[in-house]
Amino acid sequence: MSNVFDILQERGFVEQCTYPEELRELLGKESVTFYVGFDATANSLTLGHLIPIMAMIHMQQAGHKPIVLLGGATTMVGDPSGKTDMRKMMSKDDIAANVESFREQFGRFLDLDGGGVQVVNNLEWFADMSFLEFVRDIGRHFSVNRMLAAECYKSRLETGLTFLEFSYMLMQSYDFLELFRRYNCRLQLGGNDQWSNILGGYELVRREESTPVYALTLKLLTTSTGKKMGKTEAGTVWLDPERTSPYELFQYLRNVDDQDVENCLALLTCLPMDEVKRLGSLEGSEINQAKETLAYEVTKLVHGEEEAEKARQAAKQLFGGGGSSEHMPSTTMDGAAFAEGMDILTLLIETGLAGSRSEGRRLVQQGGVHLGEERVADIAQVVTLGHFQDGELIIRKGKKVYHKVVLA
RNA sequence: GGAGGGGUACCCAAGCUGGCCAAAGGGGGCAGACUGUAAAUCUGUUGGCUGACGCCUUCACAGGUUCGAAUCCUGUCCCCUCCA
Repeated sequence: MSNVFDILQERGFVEQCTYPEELRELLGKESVTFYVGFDATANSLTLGHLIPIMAMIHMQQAGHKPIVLLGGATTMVGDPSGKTDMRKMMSKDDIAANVESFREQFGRFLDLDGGGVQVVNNLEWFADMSFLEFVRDIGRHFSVNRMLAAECYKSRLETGLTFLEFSYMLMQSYDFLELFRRYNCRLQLGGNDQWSNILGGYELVRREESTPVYALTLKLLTTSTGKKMGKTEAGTVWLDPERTSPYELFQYLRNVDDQDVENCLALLTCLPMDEVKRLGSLEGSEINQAKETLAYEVTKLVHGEEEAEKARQAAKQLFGGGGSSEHMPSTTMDGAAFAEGMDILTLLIETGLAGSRSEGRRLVQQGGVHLGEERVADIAQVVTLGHFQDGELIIRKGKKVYHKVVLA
């Protein structure tokens, strides 16, 4: 059986690592408890979170023990790493609610009950900790000089950094120590933007406990050109189906750049590497197969096989050739509204395809709106019941945005 | 607390010797062409209402001066830099 370290490396997860040979050896010979921390800054995980989650899955399959650390306490402070502005302070209630949402979502990927996965909230140890105790025991190990030199604070030193946020690193470092003491946690994984924070914990544990522990950072979800992935015009790509529908998730992945397909397949799916490489090396329009596989696999992982299948069917019908689809965003409207005809601009607004009449007018004038297969040529176009087929009408904006109007 | 600089549309950023400013330029977005539901490129567009002329609301906030203000004056709030 191959070493997980090699697996992670082969799939492109590994960005930075302390003592890689030593860690590899350790992972090869015993079951290691490790953790990944997640701050509950929103009520849903995002596509980007899938990378550490996949890493945990690979680790777990290799017999290691994951701890999911939910940052009930750290979220109250806010990680300044790599941020240009201070985060808005979040209320305790919001954070607590987010932590619960996270917990539930993790349940979909990791077997929380039977699988030996621990889910811990760092509020457990921070809630009642005294400031004095913390600065004396933990704070004394940290050199402000060194912290300020860390890359992650660079931009903040220009725009301003509060003490609140500056403390974040110490808190995250302490998490590692606490998890080491409680669960003999020996390794922390995290996104590469967490390198400084993770090293903080790594050094703290080594110093306080004189035991070697390890730090390993994972690739962030970026395009080959270095841009962050998982963001669209509409915002973040969420794993919560209420926020990003399975179809939208599918489409997002279906549309990744050619250059990024292989990387995404390796990181976000469990397909064997030779298959990943085969798909990634397809040329020309062939590579669409790879994209479809990527979209399907990830949607399946996140929302289940049934939803993935539906999303795939929906995409097929829409892009494969006309046809209506039941899995399309839709608006239900009263047939009476069309009895005398509704002008196209009003309809665009009602369906949310345009934000204002001006925007709708622009879309039509630029030839971006279709009713069924017909391009709308005139902004005075009136939509009547005659446009509907079987009580449905498909409106298309641009090339990829479909919306169905259903008569009530 | 003292001195100075600044707040302009989604973001960055001009304008700030008053009218030619719905406000340059860039980025981003949207649409079109080309394509493979890709990238790159090119074109158009990007406050609201209007078929259009045009009208209305916007340049931190509240007032004021003017025929007329993003541009001048007063007050308020917020941010930054230097000094303490």
